[in-house]
Amino acid sequence: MTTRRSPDSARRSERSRQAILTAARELVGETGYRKVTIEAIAARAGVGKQTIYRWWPSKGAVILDSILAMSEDEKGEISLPDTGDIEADLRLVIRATVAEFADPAFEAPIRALNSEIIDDPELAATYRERMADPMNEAVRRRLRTARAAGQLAEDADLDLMLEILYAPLYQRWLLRSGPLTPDYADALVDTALRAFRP
Amino acid sequence: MTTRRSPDSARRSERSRQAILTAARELVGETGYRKVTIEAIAARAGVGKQTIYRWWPSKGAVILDSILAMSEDEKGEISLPDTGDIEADLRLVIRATVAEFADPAFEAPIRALNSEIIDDPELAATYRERMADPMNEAVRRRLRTARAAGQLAEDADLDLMLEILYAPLYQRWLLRSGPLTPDYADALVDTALRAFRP
Amino acid sequence: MTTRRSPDSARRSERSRQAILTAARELVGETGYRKVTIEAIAARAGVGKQTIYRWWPSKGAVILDSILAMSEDEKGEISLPDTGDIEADLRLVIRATVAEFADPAFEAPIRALNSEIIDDPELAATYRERMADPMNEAVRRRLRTARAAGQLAEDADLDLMLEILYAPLYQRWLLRSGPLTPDYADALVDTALRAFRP
Amino acid sequence: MTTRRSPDSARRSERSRQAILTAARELVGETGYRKVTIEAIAARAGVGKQTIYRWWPSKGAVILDSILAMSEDEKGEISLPDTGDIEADLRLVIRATVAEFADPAFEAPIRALNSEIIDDPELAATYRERMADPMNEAVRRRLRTARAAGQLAEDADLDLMLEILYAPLYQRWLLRSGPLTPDYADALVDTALRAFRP
DNA sequence: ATATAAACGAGACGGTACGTCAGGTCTTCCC
DNA sequence: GGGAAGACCTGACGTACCGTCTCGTTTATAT
Repeated sequence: MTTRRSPDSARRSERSRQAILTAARELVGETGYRKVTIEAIAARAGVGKQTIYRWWPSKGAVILDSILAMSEDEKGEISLPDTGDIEADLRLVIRATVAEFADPAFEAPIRALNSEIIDDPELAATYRERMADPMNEAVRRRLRTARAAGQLAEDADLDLMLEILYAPLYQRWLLRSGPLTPDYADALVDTALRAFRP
Repeated sequence: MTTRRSPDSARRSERSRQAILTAARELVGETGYRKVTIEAIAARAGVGKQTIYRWWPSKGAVILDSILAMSEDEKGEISLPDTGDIEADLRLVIRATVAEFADPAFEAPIRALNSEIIDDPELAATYRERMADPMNEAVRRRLRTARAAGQLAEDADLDLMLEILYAPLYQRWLLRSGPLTPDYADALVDTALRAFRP
Repeated sequence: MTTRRSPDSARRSERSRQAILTAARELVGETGYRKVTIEAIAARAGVGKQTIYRWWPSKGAVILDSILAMSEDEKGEISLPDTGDIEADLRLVIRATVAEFADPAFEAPIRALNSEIIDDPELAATYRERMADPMNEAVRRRLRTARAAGQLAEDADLDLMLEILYAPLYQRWLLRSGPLTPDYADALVDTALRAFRP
Repeated sequence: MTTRRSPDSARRSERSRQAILTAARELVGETGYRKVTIEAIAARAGVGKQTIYRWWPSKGAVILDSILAMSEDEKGEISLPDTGDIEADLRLVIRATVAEFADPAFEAPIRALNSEIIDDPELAATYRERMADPMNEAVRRRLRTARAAGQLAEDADLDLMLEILYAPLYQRWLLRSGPLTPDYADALVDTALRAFRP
């Protein structure tokens, strides 16, 4: 395989594709999601509108792709540290998540994405498959190890535990209902562990 | 005080105000939030567009108001049952919340609201003040009683407990990442109580 | 009779009437006819819109009145000089008319008036009665004297002669199709006299 | 040269252009100039408003164009009859002009045009170039021939004579200050010839 | 190496909705 | 009880984008 990206068509211009995704990402960052228009993306990318409509079904899809393109560069297989100490490991990863959400550079695009996802179930599914699930799976693997090691209750529902760990974080960020601090991350980890300890 | 609602102006037509809020609510239910337009609201309400722009700064504000108007009719002071059994009481309220979220009649407007709130911090604040906070305060009161009765740990962080109870619910609903069932409600209550038990 | 002006109603506020006419005249001068609005007139005059609509049927009528109010202050009975030399007398009056049209202070309101008159026959009639006819009658009287004195042909059609004298002037001004100079005034007089000499 | 009309752009849709001009002409005839709106023109023409705004700067310009389009279809080179008898030839053309002005079909659009021209000097210039001047030039040519043939004074100012012939006509029509009859046409010709005879 | 067919940039098109503005009517409150 | 103030409904304004649809013009195989 020569290119990482499956070519939707042999003819497709990689040049244009990249220009569009870059333009989309930049515009979301600059003007906020709501104000981004297909016309602006096309203009910034130096591309005809038709070229966007040819390959993406909606504005949301373009923006989702532009964010995925960014985050997929880094990944490969995500995996958590496993020091044997589940508390320490979780604190690390939840603190990192908190920091990421607090980063203004992530703010605009991710907020854009969520805005789009809310009333587009199809987009929501794509998002889950390509962004949330891989991350969740990595954490789930670590939790499984911990459970096997007797650090969590034998019957612990790991999916629920995942939700307990991440949902409050997500809600605070989305609704701006409270600050996202390392202390808060730690409190979440403590609470989750208390709920699911053996 | 003769009217519940503070008149933004003595001149303001209550008739028009009601017609606008009703039209907004109906249209959100019928066509989905994204497709609702100011023009359609004005037309349905038999009102000039200017009358909307005169009193509301944005489409989101109209819709928020229309939903608040609906939910504020019912309230007065919200309060939870207090049977002395915190687990039973919480199950009741969380199950009710799950049911409410699952009700298609609530689906459209609340989803609309959240969509708008995501990138309008001001709207988000209004929403918190007038919808979320009163509800949260009611639950917080019940939790306080339970803590005083020794059913929860003395140092239990009740705000965090609130988040643990509601955020996973909210996330599942918003991202459609899982089913909302009575069992799920019970699982959340169990987990929260386990985490914060004495 | 205490006031010069017939009171449309005993109740009518002369104060408001004057303020409205003044505001109208000023606004026409400042912003040009097309951009004058009833709202602006009301605001400038410190008057409710209704007070204008109560007493005038249209914007054109207000403006016609405002111009008439100005020009009727000065008049009484208009009459031309009669030196016995019809050529000299006509040159004087036509030159004066040319000068008046060339005066930028008259430009805006009169242009406004004509603009309104073109497609409002009723307004046109009022204008003729109260502005054009008195002026025409004055000139016609002088021409009659000249004809009686044998300075014009016995069968001269004085109404036609009036048109020959004034229409070219009016047309040049309205369509801006040529300069309005004293020489032009003289040329018109010469031509008219040549056409109607005995 | 295959088409008479210079294409403002190769892209421009001649279909839309024609539809707009036709709709404009019809609407002016039906509802009067003042009440014609861009929206109505667009709707009648089956065209987006933007397509009008893209190619014309103002409502007046569209309507001027729509009238010009009509009158330019017929012309080519205008020329007057030359029977050798200047009086007969002028009577013919002035009578024709009178008849044209009296024709209700011309009434609405031409009145509309003049209404717009009064306070839009730019439009007035365009009007002169494309409608008035060609007509005037044709008459001026005929007058020149007559002067060369000794039927008019050697020093006759032909531009002035043109004004004497047409301005009274125009004024009567515009201000509705008198009837437009063949007799009136003849009287104008007689007067003009008397003023400029050798 | 050349033909051919797609994808491309450009941008006009018919539309929808925007947010603003003025018109003319109706209502409220003050003097 | 007239008049200022101004909210109301109406409807046009001119603009921004939508998504579709040609236009030539690359560009990249497939002869």
